Amino acid sequence: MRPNHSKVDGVEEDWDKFEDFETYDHFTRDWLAAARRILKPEGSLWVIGSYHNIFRVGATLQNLGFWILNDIIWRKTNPMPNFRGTRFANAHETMIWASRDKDARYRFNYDAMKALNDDLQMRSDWLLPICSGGERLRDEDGRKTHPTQKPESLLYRVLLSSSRPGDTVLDPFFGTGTTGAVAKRLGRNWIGLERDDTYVKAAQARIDAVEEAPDPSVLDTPPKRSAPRIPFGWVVERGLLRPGTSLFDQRRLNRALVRADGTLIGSNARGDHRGSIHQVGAAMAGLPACNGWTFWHYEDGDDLRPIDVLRERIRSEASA
Amino acid sequence: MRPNHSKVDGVEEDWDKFEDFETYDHFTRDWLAAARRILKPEGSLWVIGSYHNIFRVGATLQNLGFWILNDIIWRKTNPMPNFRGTRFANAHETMIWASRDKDARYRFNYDAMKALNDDLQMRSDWLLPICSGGERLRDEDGRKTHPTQKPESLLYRVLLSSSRPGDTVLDPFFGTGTTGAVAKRLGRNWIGLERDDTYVKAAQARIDAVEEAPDPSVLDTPPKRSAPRIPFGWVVERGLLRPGTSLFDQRRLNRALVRADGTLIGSNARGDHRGSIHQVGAAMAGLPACNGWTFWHYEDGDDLRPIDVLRERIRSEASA
DNA sequence: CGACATTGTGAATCCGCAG
DNA sequence: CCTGCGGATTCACAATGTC
Repeated sequence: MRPNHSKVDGVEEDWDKFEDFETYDHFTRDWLAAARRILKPEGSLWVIGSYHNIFRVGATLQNLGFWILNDIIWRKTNPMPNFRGTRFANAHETMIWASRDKDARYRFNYDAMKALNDDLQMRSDWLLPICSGGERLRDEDGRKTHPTQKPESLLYRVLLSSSRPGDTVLDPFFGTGTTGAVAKRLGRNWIGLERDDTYVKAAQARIDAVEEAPDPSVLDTPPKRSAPRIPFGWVVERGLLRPGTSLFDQRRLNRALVRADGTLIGSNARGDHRGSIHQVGAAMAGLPACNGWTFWHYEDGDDLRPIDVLRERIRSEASA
Repeated sequence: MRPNHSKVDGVEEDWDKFEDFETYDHFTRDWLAAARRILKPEGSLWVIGSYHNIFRVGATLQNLGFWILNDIIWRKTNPMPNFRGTRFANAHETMIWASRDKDARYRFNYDAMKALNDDLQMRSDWLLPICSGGERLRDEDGRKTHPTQKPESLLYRVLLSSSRPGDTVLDPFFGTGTTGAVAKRLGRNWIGLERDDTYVKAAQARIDAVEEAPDPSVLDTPPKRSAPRIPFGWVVERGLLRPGTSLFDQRRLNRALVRADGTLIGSNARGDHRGSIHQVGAAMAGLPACNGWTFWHYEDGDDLRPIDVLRERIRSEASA
């Protein structure tokens, strides 16, 4: 009961009840093993829970060979308070993101996540409101269709981070189809499993009403590293730097000459250095490795500019 | 390696390594069972971990009969980034708070937690900086004494929430004694178990010095950013004002003492006054309301400084 | 001495293609 | 499946250095 003696409409469904830990662990192990069997190598698994169950789920995941990539905290802007003053307000839920195994090459749209976060790397804590208002599905009498409907914003971030348009997303506990609605919106294919007919009907109507993006290309947010690779030699070939030009590190401590084939010649106290732009930078700086594109600069008047801007000029043409 | 090719000084200690899940599960079960055997009925257990281990710990807790009360998310203001752009930045750790069993009448200082949070119920996600600066223990060569030293502010909130002065706190993985230092500061008794002699020596010296801790530098005023709410209790929790400190109005007509939960005790001709910083200021000034942040001042040598400068220090971190 | 710029660092299961 | 190697990758804060 709330302090004003109104009743809290909590979760009272049969699907949320289990005999004991052992029964729940068996159930969890079964569905996770089945999911793992069909998970594509580049796919990954997301599961959400609260402190009541998420620790058992996480341990079972690990026992099955899944490799945990992150645990993600959904911080609720508007959680239900603790009415009795007996604990901390339970203001979050925990998601686990895992790949099939340790060496799986899972998808992660790093740059899309960074862009979504004002060009700062996305963190493991996500602040999002619970599902309410017009988004919350209700029957004719105003009763909520599903007791734990998730906000679409949560699934948006999940799907955008770890899948690409045309991928297929499976949600084995589909409920009222939040996963399907967002998948359709983002141009992902989806499969939903649900045994409650009321939920299925609500999900179908809801997803039918979702409009797909008119231009599918806006949904594709590939990682930058799949952008066309621009070898340094192209910069010379295209005349953006001439053979014989001097390159410097940012503080003018190292200097090297550009050769016609895009290799460099540098010399300093450590000796002479010839080779690729990366090799010479690393050798002259005394480092095991070096990204020449960020290390070397060219003179523009009295200023030094990173050579990377030259690569971007070629890349913008290449992708056009 | 970081992008600039410097090396990350990660955790490489033997005590952090286990053969396999089974070995770790046995270890976990053993110490948790031992802790549960001696846990007082009104006591509770706190354990912290990351996604690598916390799910196994939580499941083991439940299997042993512990009753989980909350999982608490320590959100770091300044986590280490993900340098390779392969995952979400791992910006939090998870704590589990549990009583001995389902029906235990555990301690919970609900009002202290609420007071610490500016009269809003404390949530399950806590935003606190990692341990750095002067608080971080280092050897003569500047190397950190312990790879995973926790911030005192984190333990402050833990101990203040679920124990009382005179209670005894046991930390079976004492490290450099953050638990002991905060326990001493808060008038709790403590027992620390630690097998590494270097850690023990550092902890002993640290705790011996707790009372003589010099007043933290309060003079810098970092830039004002968009204004997240900073409850007054956080200033106490973070050690910027110690419990027992006297506060004054600008003309020293009123005086009040700071309590451990951020509430004040004041007394004047109108009588005794206890409550939040706002309530006590209003009562003592004979006003209907009062902004404690502008009303109260603290002594810095012979000068009085408004306590608001302390809030600004925390705000600059919280806006992250 | 203050303002501003540069450098260092923190619990991290942290690459991927070609040969 | 293994090896070699090109080249892509960081946020907040404290400490130190410079003007």
